[in-house]
Amino acid sequence: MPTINDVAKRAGVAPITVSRVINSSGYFSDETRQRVEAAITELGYVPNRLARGLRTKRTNTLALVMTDITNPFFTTIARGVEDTAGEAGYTVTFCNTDESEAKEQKYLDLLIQQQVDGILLVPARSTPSSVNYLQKHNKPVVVLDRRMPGGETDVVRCASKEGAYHLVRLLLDLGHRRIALLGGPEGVSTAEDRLLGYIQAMEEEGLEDFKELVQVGSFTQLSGYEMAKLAISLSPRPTAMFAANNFIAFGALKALQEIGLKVPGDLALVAFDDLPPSLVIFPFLTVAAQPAYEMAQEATKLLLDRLHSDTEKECQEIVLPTELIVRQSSGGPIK
Amino acid sequence: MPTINDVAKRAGVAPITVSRVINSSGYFSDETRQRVEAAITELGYVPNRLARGLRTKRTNTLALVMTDITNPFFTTIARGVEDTAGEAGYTVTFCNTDESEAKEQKYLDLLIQQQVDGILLVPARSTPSSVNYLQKHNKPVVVLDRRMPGGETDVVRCASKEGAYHLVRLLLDLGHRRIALLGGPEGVSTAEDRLLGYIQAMEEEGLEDFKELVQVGSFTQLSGYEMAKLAISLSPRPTAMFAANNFIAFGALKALQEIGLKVPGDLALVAFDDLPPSLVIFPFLTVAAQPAYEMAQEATKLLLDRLHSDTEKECQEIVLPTELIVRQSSGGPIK
DNA sequence: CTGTTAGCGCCTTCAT
DNA sequence: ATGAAGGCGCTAACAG
Repeated sequence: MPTINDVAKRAGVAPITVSRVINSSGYFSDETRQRVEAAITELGYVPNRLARGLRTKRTNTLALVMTDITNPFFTTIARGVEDTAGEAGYTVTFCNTDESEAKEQKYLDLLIQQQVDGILLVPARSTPSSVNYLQKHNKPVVVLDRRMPGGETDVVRCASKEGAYHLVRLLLDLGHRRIALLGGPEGVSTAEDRLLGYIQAMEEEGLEDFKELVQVGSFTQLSGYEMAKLAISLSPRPTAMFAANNFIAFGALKALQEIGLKVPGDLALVAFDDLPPSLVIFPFLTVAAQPAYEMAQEATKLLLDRLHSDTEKECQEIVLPTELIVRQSSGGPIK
Repeated sequence: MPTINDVAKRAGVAPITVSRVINSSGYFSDETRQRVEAAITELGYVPNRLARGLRTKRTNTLALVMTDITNPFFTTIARGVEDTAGEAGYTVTFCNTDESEAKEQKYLDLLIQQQVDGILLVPARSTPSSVNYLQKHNKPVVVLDRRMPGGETDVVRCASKEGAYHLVRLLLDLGHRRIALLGGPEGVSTAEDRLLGYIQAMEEEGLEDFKELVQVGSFTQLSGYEMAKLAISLSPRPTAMFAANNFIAFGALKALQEIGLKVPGDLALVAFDDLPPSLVIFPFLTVAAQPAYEMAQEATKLLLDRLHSDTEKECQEIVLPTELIVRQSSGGPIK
């Protein structure tokens, strides 16, 4: 493969001149530009970004470390990051951690080795350790989707507590009192916030006995399935369920179908996260929808800002609202 | 950030010795290994892969160039590629072309610049130009999901024609004669193969007058919506539709719902591509399901094989079968 | 406007 | 078992 030197020789100039033409930096006459460009196309020259990055300490690469790109929420996030980064001339490396801290650590190391310019991180656990690790290595980070204790970093996330509150409030207003929470894992801020929103709504209504109605699981269909089965076995049976994310909701629906309980006839169901319209045949679930694409845009812009501004700015926390979308699964007033 | 030289000084050895320890290459005593490892952790040293890649000409990076990661089919592909590549110590860069040849070309150039070791390509158009371009730059390629004329490259894809044939055969066996094809774009092999499967089944049945029933669109929900509306306006109205992919099917369903036609009561519908179980609440569509994850695994393995074997092997074309999954949307026998 | 020199961090080659 | 020299391809810094 031809190098910048080959191009330089062919064009009868010094390598640095070729460099200037490629990068439109510094001065060069129109005539040299033409000679260089001719040489480039004749040789089929393609610049080597490794060498450039070694020299300039910049790679024009970002990374998105998330839990699972298979979840449409993160698929949309990924697309938003790629589009926004792409416009600015950056490529994106995607990593799935499956909520495992070990995998996350492994990927972060790899990304540092690869000299990515910055990282968008959906932390597996809401502890500052991974952010600290990145900052120790001078890697700009923006935390996405989840809160971070400490606040020494930029965060872009959704108002999970408020969204959860509105969903439960809706159920309460319909007359439900026994509302089960099919929750996410401990140590994950979105799961915790959705629990807090649930508690706030319940307590505001003067309900206290909801401890047995609250379940802790993981953000998977299987977990939703299992939690729903457990919730149904309580007596008196809950009249409504709040699923802490989309996968949990799907698992719960599967469990209810198996048992023969109709939604919303026998049981109301609301959930966090909407599906993109392109994936839904029958819009059915009442949800708190997160603006995933906008979150990704904001986070990427914030990260790019950090990369391009020389002055240190204050850390920001951008919290976007959720949208309550009422469909059939929440049903009508009961009793 | 510390370099290999800093580690070397601290450990009292030469840089090359540190290199040997890091890469477990060549000889070194157990004692030096310990001293080097100590120095590495004390300094928090992380090797620079740009420098390594510049020297070794290998980056341990692959790229997956596809049309749109938002499509669950490609999401699954992406996950399969990442998992398989990850096991072998490779990271993956993802690129969305949105079926645009210009975007594809832009990304391929970028990937060559970034010195990725190999590329998994879902070509926007089934012409050999992009593959030729990559081969000119000595970049190993495996074409994924779509055929390639010429056959100078490895291909991993599904038996689209056969899958389409079986779907249409199913409709014919149920008594349908007016079967509309809501097809994908010209120049894309999967779309063409599904058309061929349709034609084969129709002609085998002795049907000839299906020209007006065949539509050419794109693999999007909007296109499916539009094609369905057109198909319905034909007279006599088709009694069944075959959607060439999942998005087209969803668009068609939306159109039918708007018009007030019930599936399968008023009209049968079958489609290519299943959704992963985690995304489906009510399994409803009769489909030809593609083994996306396995396709990704096979393609990635093939690419890694090419990278690691010194001898040139024959090009392979791996064609995986689709699975016919009969659900409600295809309905029962008619007339 | 163009060129020279040097070095980014690492590993290949060859020597000891 | 370890090290010295050199260079991968590019650009920063300085010179002219």
